[in-house]
Amino acid sequence: MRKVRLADVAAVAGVSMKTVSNVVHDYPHVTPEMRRKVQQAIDELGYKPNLTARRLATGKTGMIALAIPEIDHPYFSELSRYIAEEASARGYRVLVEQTLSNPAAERAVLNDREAGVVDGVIFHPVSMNSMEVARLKRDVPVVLLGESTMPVTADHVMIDNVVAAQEGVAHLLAQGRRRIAFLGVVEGDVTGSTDQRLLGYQQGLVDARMPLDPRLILSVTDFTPEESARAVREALAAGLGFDGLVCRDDRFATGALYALRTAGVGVPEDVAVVGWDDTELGRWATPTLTSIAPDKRELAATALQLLGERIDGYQGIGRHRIVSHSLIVRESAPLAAAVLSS
Amino acid sequence: MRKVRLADVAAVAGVSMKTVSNVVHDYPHVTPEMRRKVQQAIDELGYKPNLTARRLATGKTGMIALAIPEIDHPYFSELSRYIAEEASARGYRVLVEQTLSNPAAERAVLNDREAGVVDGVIFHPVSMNSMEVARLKRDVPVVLLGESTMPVTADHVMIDNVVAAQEGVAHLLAQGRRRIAFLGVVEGDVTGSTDQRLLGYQQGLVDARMPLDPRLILSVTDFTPEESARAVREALAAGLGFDGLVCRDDRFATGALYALRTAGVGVPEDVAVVGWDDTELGRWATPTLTSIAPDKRELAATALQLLGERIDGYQGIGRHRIVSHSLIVRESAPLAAAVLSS
DNA sequence: GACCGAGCTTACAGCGCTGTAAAAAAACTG
DNA sequence: CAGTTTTTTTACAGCGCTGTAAGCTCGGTC
Repeated sequence: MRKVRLADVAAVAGVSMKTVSNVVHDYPHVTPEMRRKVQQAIDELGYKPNLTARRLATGKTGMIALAIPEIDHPYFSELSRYIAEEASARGYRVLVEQTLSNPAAERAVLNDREAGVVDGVIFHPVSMNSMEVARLKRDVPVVLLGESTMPVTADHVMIDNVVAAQEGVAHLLAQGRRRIAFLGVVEGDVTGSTDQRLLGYQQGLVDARMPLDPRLILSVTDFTPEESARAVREALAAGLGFDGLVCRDDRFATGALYALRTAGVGVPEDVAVVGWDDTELGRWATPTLTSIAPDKRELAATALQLLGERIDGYQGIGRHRIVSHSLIVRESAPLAAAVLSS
Repeated sequence: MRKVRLADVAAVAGVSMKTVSNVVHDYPHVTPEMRRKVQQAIDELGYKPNLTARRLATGKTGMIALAIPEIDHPYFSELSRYIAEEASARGYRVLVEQTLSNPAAERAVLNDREAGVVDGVIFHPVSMNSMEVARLKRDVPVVLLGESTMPVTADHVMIDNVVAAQEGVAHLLAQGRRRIAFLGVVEGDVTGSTDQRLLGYQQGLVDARMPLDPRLILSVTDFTPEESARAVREALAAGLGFDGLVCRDDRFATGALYALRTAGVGVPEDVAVVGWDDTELGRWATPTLTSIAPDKRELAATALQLLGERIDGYQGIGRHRIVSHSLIVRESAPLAAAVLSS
């Protein structure tokens, strides 16, 4: 059984192809009788428009790519969900491109070898710094996500990481914590993605006239809970005293909670922990994790808004949008009152 | 600056379009000199082949859709990752279609209104039963995932849920647990997706000549940790005694751990808990979660294998493949020896 | 040296749809 | 009712690429 084409429907209905096309698209100027005749032929033949052909003719694909490091990391999977929902609401489908933090894969996202796949790209780089991103000029509109500084030439959506980290630190200080550590700086991280958060952490301490102790900045070799657990375990073993911990993300916090628990350190009694991203991982951790929560829905909506404008032809300079965040207080770092009363 | 087309390259290189096409595709019978000339023209003009046009000409899109209920559920996001990797290894890109468990959205996956978007679909239905799936006949090849029974007409990949659940129960019995509960049957779940697991749970008890107590089967109203926590909390409040718990997935187990902890019930001392899916959520839970682990990589590889064969024209009857699973033992339900020694 | 076949290259007709411009039909108008 | 305007329908040229079949080269053969 051969594929049914627009021309077949036209032949059966005894009208031109264009009229069939008009019916398919609900074009207003079609007489009811025509519409009926055509619709009947469509139903009879089981006609389904071929999107590839439509795309070739119109030059629009109705698809956007979402390029993220790893889809199974809670922050990215939750973000994907919102992006998918927002995209769907705007009539786009989402092609997920997993870069696995691989520089070559990331470069390929911007420097793509082929055209006509998607109308735009939402890209969260991790292995490229701002200059590299700026250098690769791409034909298709791009909106960047992520914490690191991005070229002024490109659209970019993020939360105010410095302020958020300051708030995290302030929250711990308000509980009377005095030795607050930061976990973790990732070795070889070229994006400076953690820098903003680290900066905010330091700023938060300075604001409160607290000393900065470089030993309180824990570093890790990669982005895994295993590594963060290792870093915390070693810090404890080395006798590093701390009563508060701000983590660069919930996965790090999760590893930290594990290390603290197995070392017999109480959370929040001995150490209060603040995570970042407010993922499901933290919502059900033990203790449940206080976390800095980017407004993911707003992030997704903003990214799609900017991308949509670019797709529609906006040519201006890069827009940099800050979306809101909040501190979700849970057990790992409760409100001051809760600690006092315990 | 206009788009560069194959014809433009051909004109600059002074050859035919087809020769350029042959160079782009690394077709062997092209003389080195031609290849050089053409390549130079390609580089000079910055030519990028238009995939939409290629797709129209070849009739292949090189894309597959992955239709899952919710991308941010750990099991699905982890599965997505493997599917994406396997697909990428086979030269396919993945279009993620989130059905949100919505019957209309699921029906749309099979009954699609348009052609030429993807070459095949990997679909994990949750709101359709076997008969409905069978009824909707689709033009594009489909491979089904998921625990429920599926029509013999379609390809289907799953683990042996009955055996896996039996093993979970056996593991608990080996520790001396005698009152083992099952969490949870989802009200209004038409797929029977949980049925296999429940069946295995019952079979496991029967195998050991243990009594079946219907009160030990906890039901929930939806697929959230909140709901499972509620169900466990109420069971405890109602005085339901149990010392083992098999959960239909890690998210339920996560909610259960929370409810048990807040009720002061020790895990694993008082109740040993087995989850399902072996997600990151359980790997870092407190206590770390013993879980039934489908081999997700094998699942993804098998699904893509079957789908690839269908795309390549295989027309035979539905294949039903069982992929392997294992029980990952962690703290929430340790080995018998570990319990005895504690 | 005419002929042959293998190796390269080319011309061109689609793939299925939409945009444009023009034709045809219908609806007004005075 | 001829002339004008408006609405509806049509014909057809692309969109950019690939497959096919035919044409051209050129070294090897007898």
